[in-house]
Parts: sequence; structure tokens; C-alpha cells
Amino acid sequence: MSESKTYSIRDLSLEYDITPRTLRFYEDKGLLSPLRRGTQRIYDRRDKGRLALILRGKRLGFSLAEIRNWLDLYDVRDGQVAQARMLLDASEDRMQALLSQREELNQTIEELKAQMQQVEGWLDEQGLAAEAAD
Amino acid sequence: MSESKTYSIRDLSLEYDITPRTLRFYEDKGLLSPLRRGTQRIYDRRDKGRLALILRGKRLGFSLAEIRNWLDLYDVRDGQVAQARMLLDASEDRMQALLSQREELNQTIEELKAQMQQVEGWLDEQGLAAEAAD
DNA sequence: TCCGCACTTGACGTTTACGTCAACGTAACA
DNA sequence: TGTTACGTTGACGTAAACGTCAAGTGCGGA
Repeated sequence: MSESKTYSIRDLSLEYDITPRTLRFYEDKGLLSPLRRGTQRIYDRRDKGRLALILRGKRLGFSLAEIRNWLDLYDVRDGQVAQARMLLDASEDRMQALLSQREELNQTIEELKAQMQQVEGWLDEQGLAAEAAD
Repeated sequence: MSESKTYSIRDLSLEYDITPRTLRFYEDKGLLSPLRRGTQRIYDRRDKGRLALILRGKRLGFSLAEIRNWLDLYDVRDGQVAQARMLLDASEDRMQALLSQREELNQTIEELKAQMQQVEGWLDEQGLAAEAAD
């Protein structure tokens, strides 16, 4: 039973709410490379995983070019030690980028929180003033 | 002494490492509206603050259109209570977006960390095997 | 007064990330 | 055996975010 689950282009486009065009575009850019059954694309579990990574990368604001460079970091490979070292180095670079993005995100969140509290405080004052006017 | 600090287009482009073209583009899109001294743009402290927010928004992956909608949330305004309520509602929406982005970012970080540990583990095994071969 | 340099406004070009046809193949189903 | 649905490959279109000229304006210094 090596009946591994596979997906048509429509399956994936429905599940992830993207168009088939998008999937073909990602393939064209070297982000995906599904098998073919005749002329038709047939995606497997690995393709699906990569697609999920791609879409999350996009939501985090990375370009397809950056994402393509990083996708391999998630492929467990059977390379040599030297390859593994380079992989680790690249991973550390990406980790740094992610951490600094988290820093900026945290700052943005804190600042917005402060702004909101300020407006809330002002609203409370107005409420109290209205009460006092009774 | 209301000598508030101001900046030329070049000042800001150098400080934030963007081109003057970019600053004019942002103005065209309604993100900035510096004063004019004759025909020249003259940016003040508030403009500079907005620019910093714009650039951070970009680094976090938001479009200029989104950023424009959110910039006003950071302007302390002298509006009515109804205005303040709408402001708070909009702020909460944005806060939700930021929090869920942080969630995705954290997941990405955790997954990459796991991958890295896996590769490190493999490297250690190789090291031990080499030692044992002595 | 003239030079040079920074600034200005168009206008068109470019890259990224797809959308949108057109024209065709194929596979299942009544 | 049609026809209906889904799939394919081009080819061209488009929105966002600028880059890159071109041609003119204004101003402080020799």
C-alpha cells in the first residue's frame, strides 16, 4: 500500500483558495515541480507542503524569489557534510531575517496598543465629563 | 523658538536609503504631504515619523494601500466620540492582522529551528561515526 | 551674472505576480 | 457519439512600486 495521496491542480487551488494559473506560475518559477500523468499535473504530499510554505512566505511579505531560495532549507536532504554546513549557514541567515522581522512586528504591535489605550482614555474622559454634566 | 526641525527630500532619502523618486511617489499616493517652500518640498517631524511607519510597514509585507489606510491610526486626532469609536474599531482590525501575522511568523521560526536541529543532529552523528572509525 | 547643483514635473520603462483570453487535448458520462 | 468538464500551452494584459530619462526652475557662490 504505497498509495500516497495525490492532488489535481484543482484540488489544491480549491483547498488553498488560489487559481490554477497561480500554481502553474509557481511551477514556471521553479517553486514546484509536480509529476505528470500524460499532460496533467499530479501533486503529491511534498508538493502540497511546499505550497503551504510558499503561501505562508507570501503572507509574511517575502517575494517568490526569496521563498524559492529558502524552500530547500525544509527539504531533508541526503547530501554530504559540506552540503549540510552550507544548509545550516543559509538557515541561520534566514533565521536572523525572521527574528528581526518579529522584532519589528512586536514594536508595531506595542505602538498600536499604546495608541489604542490613548484613544480609550480619551473616550473615558468624555464619558466622565458627560456624567458630571448630569 | 518654534524652530521645529525640517528636512529636504535629499535629507530623508539619504537617512532612510530610498530615492527622492520614492518620496514623491509616496506623496502622489497620499501617504505624505510635505509643505512647500516655493516649489520645493519641506518635510517636518510628523512627515518623518510617517515615513518611518511606511517603511516598516513595507518591511512587514504590507502594500502601500494598506499602509495608507492605517497611517491615520497613529495621528492623534481631535475628532468626535463617534470618530474615536471608528478609530478604535479600525485599530482593532489592524491589531488582529498584526497578531495573526505574528502567529505565522512564530510558526515559521519554530519550524526552521526544528529543521536546523535535525541537520545539526545529523552532523553530530557523522562526527561520531568518523571518530569511531579511528 | 553666470555656473553648477539640487529640485521640480511629466512621461515612459521595468519587474513582480499573477489575470484573462484563445485554441486545443482528453476523459468520463448519458 | 456527442457534450460537458477539466486540463493544457501560449500570448497578451494589468496593477503595484518604483526606475529612468528629459526638460525646465531656482538659488547660493565665484
